[in-house]
Amino acid sequence: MSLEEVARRAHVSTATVSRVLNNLDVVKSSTRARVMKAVAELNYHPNLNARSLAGSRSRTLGMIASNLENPFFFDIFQTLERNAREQGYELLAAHTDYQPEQLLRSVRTMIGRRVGGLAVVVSEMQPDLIEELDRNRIRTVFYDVGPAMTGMANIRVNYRRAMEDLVEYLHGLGHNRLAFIGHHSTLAPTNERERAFVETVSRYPAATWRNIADQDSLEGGQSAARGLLSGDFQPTAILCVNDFMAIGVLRELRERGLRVPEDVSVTGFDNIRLSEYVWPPLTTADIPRNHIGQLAFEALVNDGSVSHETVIQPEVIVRASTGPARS
Amino acid sequence: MSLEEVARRAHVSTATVSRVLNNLDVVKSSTRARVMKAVAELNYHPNLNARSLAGSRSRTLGMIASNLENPFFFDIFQTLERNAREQGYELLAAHTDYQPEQLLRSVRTMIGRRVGGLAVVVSEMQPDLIEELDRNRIRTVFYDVGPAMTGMANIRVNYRRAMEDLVEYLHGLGHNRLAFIGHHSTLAPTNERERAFVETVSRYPAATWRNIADQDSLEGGQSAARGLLSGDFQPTAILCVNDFMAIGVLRELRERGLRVPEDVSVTGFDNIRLSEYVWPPLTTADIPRNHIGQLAFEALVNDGSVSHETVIQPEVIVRASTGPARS
DNA sequence: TTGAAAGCGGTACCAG
DNA sequence: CTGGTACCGCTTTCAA
Repeated sequence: MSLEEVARRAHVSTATVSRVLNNLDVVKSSTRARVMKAVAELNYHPNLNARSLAGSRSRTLGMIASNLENPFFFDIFQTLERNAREQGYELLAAHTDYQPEQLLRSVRTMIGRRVGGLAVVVSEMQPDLIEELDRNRIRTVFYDVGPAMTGMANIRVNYRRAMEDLVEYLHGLGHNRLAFIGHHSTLAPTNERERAFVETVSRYPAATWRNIADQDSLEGGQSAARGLLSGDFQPTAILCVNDFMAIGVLRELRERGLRVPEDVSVTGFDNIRLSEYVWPPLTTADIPRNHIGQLAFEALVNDGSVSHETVIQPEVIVRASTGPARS
Repeated sequence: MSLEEVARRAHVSTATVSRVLNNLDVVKSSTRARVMKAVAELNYHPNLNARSLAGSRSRTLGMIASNLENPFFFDIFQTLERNAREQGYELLAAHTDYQPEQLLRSVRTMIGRRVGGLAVVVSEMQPDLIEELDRNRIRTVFYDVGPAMTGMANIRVNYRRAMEDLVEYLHGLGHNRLAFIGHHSTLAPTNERERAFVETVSRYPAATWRNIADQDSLEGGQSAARGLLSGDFQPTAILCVNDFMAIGVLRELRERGLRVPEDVSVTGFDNIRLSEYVWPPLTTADIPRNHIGQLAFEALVNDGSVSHETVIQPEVIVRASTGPARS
């Protein structure tokens, strides 16, 4: 069933039906009513594919995330989705599992769908993909991995600062054997946390450290902790790249009979809701996902002036998973 | 950039380019090569909207879930998505937050996109929506809430049986003051768990019970537990409609200084991965999400013969969150 | 094996 | 304010 059937039933042209459906207020209210009636009676719903094929500006946005299973990404997705819905947009979501090849597919799908805007929240971006997005005139906002130069919008987080704070805080508590657990990903942002960790630790002559990486998942956190603790280096504090993995770390420590924080302190990153629900609740650095989702949305729909670079400052939150080092 | 440009560059018609792109093996291999070359050089990507508008069978599937934040739903989404991708389909996901009005929107979006198949994993289905899906010839598979009669596929879970097992197990442990924590949702499946709980408890003359509901979230679980425990009824065991909410319950108990399972036993449902990572790990009933995702996919793509009703039997898993009642 | 052309269901411009 | 109509980019007969 199509526009044409509705038009026939309402004794108007398809053009008029289209106008009514798009709220172009040029239509006489009596004909508008007639059309509405026909639409209702036929239970008509426009073909979205035809619409975006014919139309100019697209009413759908896209979001690509590395790992929607991690609540950090999911929270961003949710606020973006809510914003989109409230403003009459659809949101297409895709996740890449940190696989470059999946990223490629996702980007192409988004281009193929001619999304009106795309939020890229991944940690494995490749320059040629950015170029491809650019060539196809897709308005894009990047989280973390955006190129510094393009006219595309960028949202960044000052990981370095928060990570320094965390390390200093732990060092102040007497910790001198520190470990960092990261996850596999090709690029910058998580590495920035790792680099900040290494550099900060290196400032303390007495401090020693290790690092290790695994998948971004509960299992990955546990497995990394297992690998770490089965070696000769026994850390008194473990800093994790995010809360999600930290939860896996907590489990491994528990299963080894190590108490948190009496034997080992643990920190996460992101401040996902779960971080308050596990035991002990995690010391972490808050990254405001809602704010990020909001910013992303605005960058995509608020016309034109999109070439900001916004920087967000995470805030350290101390909870029960950290404490003084064993003497 | 369009088919036509590719056609021009390869000195063939758009029809031929289309054939090549769709792997119709009628094309002479030399021309095929020429076309491929042009495609590569132009870095051409088909317009998916045009494709689904023109084409017959759609290469995209849809999934509507109540709450993708709950890992239970997310896991189904993931296996469905993986299956889809591997077979060359796209997956459009939507979530309804248990809001009937959002469900309506989601269904319409899916119809509007003319998805080739739709998995509906919600607990708030309305008959008229089913009819609308039917009228629009959308091949659909329901989880839990499908109508018994239609030609549409159905995947069901025998909640009753597992809930009975859980109650009997706890009763055997000496628990006589039981509570059930559910979540708000209009319809059948979660109520089935609740009903099974009530009926089973009622068989034991000595047993008393309460029930309460809140949102399906960590906070909702905590808030329900708070409401429950601030009353006069002090349960020795709390059965939750799912693991996600149970995690919230654990937190509330902890904050009240109640030990699990020494003071209160807690059970979940679903066996999400998180249930093994929290402390104490949850006694729960396993629902095989992968299997469900798999079944859903098959129901949607495996031609025609889709009118099965598959029933899944959950399996109780005992972990540390349950123990003997205090004497 | 290939090309020409008729749609698919809308949108938007141009007349009236 | 409304209708006619030329596309949007691709698929799919029908002929050649």
